Amino acid sequence: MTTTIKDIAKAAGVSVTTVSRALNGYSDVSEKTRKKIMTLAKELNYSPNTLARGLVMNVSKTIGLLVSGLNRESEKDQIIFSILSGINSSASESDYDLVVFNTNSSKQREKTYTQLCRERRVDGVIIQGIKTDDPYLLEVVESDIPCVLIDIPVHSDNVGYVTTDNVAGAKKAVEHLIELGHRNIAMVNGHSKAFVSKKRLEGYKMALEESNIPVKQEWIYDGKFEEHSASVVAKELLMKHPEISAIFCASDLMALGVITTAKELGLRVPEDVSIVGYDDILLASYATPPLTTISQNFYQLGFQAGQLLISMLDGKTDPQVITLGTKLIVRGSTTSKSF
Amino acid sequence: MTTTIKDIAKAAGVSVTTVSRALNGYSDVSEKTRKKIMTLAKELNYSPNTLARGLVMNVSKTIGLLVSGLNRESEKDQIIFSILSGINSSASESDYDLVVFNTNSSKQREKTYTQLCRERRVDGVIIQGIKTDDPYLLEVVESDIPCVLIDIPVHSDNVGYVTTDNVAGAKKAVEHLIELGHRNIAMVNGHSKAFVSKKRLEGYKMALEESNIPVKQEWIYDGKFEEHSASVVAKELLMKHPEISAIFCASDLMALGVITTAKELGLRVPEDVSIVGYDDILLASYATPPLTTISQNFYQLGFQAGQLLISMLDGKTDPQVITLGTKLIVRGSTTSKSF
DNA sequence: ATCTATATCCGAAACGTTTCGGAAAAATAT
DNA sequence: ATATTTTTCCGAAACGTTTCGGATATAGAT
Repeated sequence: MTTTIKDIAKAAGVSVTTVSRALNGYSDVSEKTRKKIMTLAKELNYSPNTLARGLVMNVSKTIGLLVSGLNRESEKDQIIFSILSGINSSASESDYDLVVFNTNSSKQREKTYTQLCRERRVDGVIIQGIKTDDPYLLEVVESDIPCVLIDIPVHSDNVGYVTTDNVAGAKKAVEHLIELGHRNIAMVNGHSKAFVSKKRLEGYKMALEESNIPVKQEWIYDGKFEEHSASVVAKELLMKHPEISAIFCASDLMALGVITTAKELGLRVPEDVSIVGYDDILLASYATPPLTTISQNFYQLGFQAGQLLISMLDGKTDPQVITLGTKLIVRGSTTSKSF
Repeated sequence: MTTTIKDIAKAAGVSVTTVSRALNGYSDVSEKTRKKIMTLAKELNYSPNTLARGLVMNVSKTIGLLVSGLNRESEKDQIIFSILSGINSSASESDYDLVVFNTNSSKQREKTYTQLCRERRVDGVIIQGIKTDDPYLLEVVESDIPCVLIDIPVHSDNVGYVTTDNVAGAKKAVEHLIELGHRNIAMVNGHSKAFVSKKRLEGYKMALEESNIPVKQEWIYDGKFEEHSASVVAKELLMKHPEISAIFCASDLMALGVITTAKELGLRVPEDVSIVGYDDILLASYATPPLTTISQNFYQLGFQAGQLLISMLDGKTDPQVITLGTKLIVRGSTTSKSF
């Protein structure tokens, strides 16, 4: 049997009100009875029922996690894991627990994200990895549930977001290639529904234009953020346009796929074609050649998201937008253009 | 305003009882009123309050996750992530949601695992990555909360576990080395508080003994499952005992550390010293040389744990012990002994 | 001694469900 | 027509908390 507040009340010879107030540190209970109640609670191995508490207080001290990609496919980049770790860290600093909803299953498709959140009465929700055209995204963002989005730019009364400066990051990557003497620089992007893809494309174009290099639409492909897809489009890219001497990829995973293809085509990386990735996943430094890439701190991304949401919930902050920086990591997959 | 069952009752002109029973598919409500209630529920955008439901039904449809290592340090092996994915998959097939408790923070130390579980009224809990001598482990296992442990061998009335055959796995690894002609085979183990370490040591010894190779205690070190620690002990090991021609490591991460050390000492891998790891983490195939290792399916480990717990909760199964197999993956870090 | 202020305590309602036992209404049998 | 069964509905209690408003007791002031 689990012991309740009533059991303590009976044992202590007081009312449940008094037990409740004693346990919660109110001042209108004498030191003597407080002591008695406290020790009794220990003895009886009492633990409060958060369901009951949540019911009456209308707060659950939980934050919901709407993450896509907590599945087999994304084992290769540890991105989601890092983000989760960050969120977890910030949650554990406060008293919040995390409940993860799964958005991938077909089962859940019947329920909108809003419903999931409301049923569990989460205090707020962090959303990651959901396409910008997801029909349910709009709904939850327009609801009154406090939201923090990761890499999705929506800012309103009760939703903020955290992201990295993707334009500047991509620009840095391409500028690096330009400085190495490259002018025929292609891009393997993610997909058009991703905010980060748009921004990275923007940075790519900006870097080229500032160096007076014309942007060629036919040198820009989408690789769906997948290693294999990138591999496929890279083949077409490299075969159709042998003048290309460098490729900027919107993710490391895709860069790995591109490298594979380049090798298959008999091209040496970086001597024949330089490749720069994006993310700086763990594999980047272990690849052959080690990948030059734009590093972003995913742990920090998650941590900041958690911090922001929690301070919103505590009423300390209004929804904000937080932008983190990136860093160019030069490794072995880029070199100066040979003539 | 969130709509409740009462609002629907009022709007439909029936009692809350009827609404509840209609929504839950009981047969004692006429088709006409059921229809009316259903459409009304849709219109009013009703979603049930699981807190209230949990309170009265005494089930929360959540399973707790007690995982250590959801933090920055373990980004390098994607092990925990894979396990989480597996658990998530199995949970999403049923109607369970996951709530993750954090065991690393100092804050939580005040609360025992049992308390965490009881407060949230989780229906069951999956425990992973906790040392066998953790004081709170015993408590939760002895409580009446249904448990499934990962790689911790406790089997009782309401706790089962899933693991891999570590003895056989380790044996396979060492036998592989023996077949390559090695006889001076050292081991870098994890730590003595880990069940898997004990078992892998057992397999190591068994393989040696079956080939009539004496076990030397001074060739067995603990590397704490950390890359750096393994690196350190390997240095001592290799310098003190230059006759060692092969090292079996209880984890890939440690194997990577050992390789680093070997290289630093001017030893070639695998020509001078063969190294086999354990786990087959993602990095294993990208390392130089690619790591020969024992592969275990962590996703499956998590998935089976979830399945087991859920079928326990549904009363379909008694607590069981599930043992998964392993596979030897031969790559480039092992070769036949040179004479 | 009475009056006022303060320190402690408590009863009861509320949160949103589910469920038991029974009542009312409708359908069927006699 | 009445009696019986079946269908459909409902009132009230229960789950374990928190909290409002007020009650009682104790202390201090006059």
